[in-house]
Amino acid sequence: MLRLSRLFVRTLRDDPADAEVPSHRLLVRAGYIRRAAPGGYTWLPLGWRVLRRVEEIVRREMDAIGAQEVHFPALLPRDVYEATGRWTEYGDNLFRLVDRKGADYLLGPTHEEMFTLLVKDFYSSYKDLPVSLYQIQTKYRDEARPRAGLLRGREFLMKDSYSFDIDDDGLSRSYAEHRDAYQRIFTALGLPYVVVRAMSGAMGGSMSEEFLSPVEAGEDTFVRCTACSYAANTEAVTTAGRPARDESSTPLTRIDTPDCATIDNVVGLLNREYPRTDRAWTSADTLKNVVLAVRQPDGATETLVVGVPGDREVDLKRLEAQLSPAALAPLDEAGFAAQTALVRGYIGPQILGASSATGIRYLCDPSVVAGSAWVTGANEHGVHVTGLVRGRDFTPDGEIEAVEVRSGDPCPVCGSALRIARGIEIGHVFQLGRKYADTLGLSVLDQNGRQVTVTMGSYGIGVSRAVAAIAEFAHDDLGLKWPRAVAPADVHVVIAGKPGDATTTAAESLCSDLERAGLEVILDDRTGVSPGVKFKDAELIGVPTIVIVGKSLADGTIEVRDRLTGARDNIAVAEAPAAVIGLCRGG
RNA sequence: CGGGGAGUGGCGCAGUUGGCAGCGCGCCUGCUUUGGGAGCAGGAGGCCGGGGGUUCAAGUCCCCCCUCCCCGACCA
Repeated sequence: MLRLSRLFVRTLRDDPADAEVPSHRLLVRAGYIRRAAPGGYTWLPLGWRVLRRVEEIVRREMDAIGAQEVHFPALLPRDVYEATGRWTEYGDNLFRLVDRKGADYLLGPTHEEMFTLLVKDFYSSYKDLPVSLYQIQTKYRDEARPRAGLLRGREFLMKDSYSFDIDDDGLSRSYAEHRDAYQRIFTALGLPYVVVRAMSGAMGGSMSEEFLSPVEAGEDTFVRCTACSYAANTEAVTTAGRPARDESSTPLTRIDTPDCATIDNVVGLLNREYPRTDRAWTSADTLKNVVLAVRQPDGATETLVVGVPGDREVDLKRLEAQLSPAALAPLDEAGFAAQTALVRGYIGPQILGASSATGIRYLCDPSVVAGSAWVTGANEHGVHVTGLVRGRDFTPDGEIEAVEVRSGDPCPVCGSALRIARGIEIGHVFQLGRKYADTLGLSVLDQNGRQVTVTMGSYGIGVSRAVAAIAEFAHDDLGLKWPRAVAPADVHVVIAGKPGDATTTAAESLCSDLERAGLEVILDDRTGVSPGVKFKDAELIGVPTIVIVGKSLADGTIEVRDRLTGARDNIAVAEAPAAVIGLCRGG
């Protein structure tokens, strides 16, 4: 039993000034965590209980799919990460340190290398596979900007698992098992989530999905269909196919547009001097051509122009995800100086294309559909063209998803409107493939005695982050409202009488009964603290069932409150233990 | 790394033209109180983020640095 008179906790009346998001504010205020370092938090008794309960649920479901728990050191030698190039590739986010002999170490940000090498050490036959291993470990990342308390720290608790299979089918099965287990875990945690398609990015591999919890404080943006189940990371979202148009009857016309280097200026001038009869010109009629510098990992660079409708912004992250592993940046001054054919503000695709005289590759967004006519630059100062038709007057080298996705864009699956939402990544399942196995030489002999490279999956859950994510949902103005599965206790009993009166003995007796039944109990046995304070603290701490032994005891009842629904009920003292046990077990 | 805000007791904050470092909450003692963050009285608790400078005198003015929060960049 946790007696509040002795429990190591201090609740705060005011929000801490450095906390902004609800989970951070309330977890500090209710005495669950306390900041100890930039991006590092001390888990106090209440918080530690919640964390362990989350951890247990994760462990239970991992064990249920046959994954086996191991535990690596957090402190790792450099050479292992050197082998995969991550000692340098991980960059500034890697915590590096040096021991007394001058040897380099790192604090593990994730443990692909260690798991791969461990399996390599033990296994050499296809008969040993498949196998899945996991650990629940403290991970370290030297985040440029830790923020939002537990949601993004530099030290955090993570469950990471890895599957090892002989072939792609096996990997698909292991992936599906993890994916299913993750759904069970987040459901058990009472944590709303959305599974979104993610880009596998530079890591190679194919299938990758993120489990996002749709909270405002989240740092990931994703889209979700308002009608069907489609959801995707904004980087991975694809747009619905659009029908081609036939606007080839539109004449191609040169118009003088002095000092019209911006789309707004061009549209304004068109409406003044070349008004349409059917409607006004808008920025959506213009073709915006954005010049980018593409740098391949080997250092090779290329100038690339991407065309999008003028009412849209280019989403560089989305583009970069598709061009990965190349890096993207807007072309700088020096770049423009070197590309004399490009007239800033007046760029048009007429002179572009890999096979054109300029040799500059030109891609356009799929929304620039075949046969559509556009207003765009004439590649001369002060001149634009209208009626530039794709397929007649220019032909791109290809299409690429380039525009910033907006709420209302059509879903690629069903065509209904997409909606943009914010979320926090609480899990990630990922078909890693053979990247690490190749590099680190993890292969086994197959049935025919041939060496086969093992294929891997990697699967992560942010355990400490999940605690914060739950708190993001499970709270109201008064405080936390933990789901039963993770609450620091089952019942919070408040003695709301005068010290030494009958309420104390009645409460103590009730608590013993509850404990004997296996419930975890918090008892507010503080003396000299007024009932109002105790009620506030109980609501702040957020245990799902609050029992008040106070003035109603005179009528032979105690009060049972449901912190989640706010329901209140008076129950006869004699029936109280059974009733409370029923609530806690049934809830 | 860029932009903005802020560092004063455990928490939240005030501190004027430079002149004895304050308030509320919390904490300790005593008395009163006991169903919605009680009252009275008396206490404890400070490297005013750090370093340098100006000055008779610096929380306050000047310079440098550090840290925290927010936005962006970055981010399994």
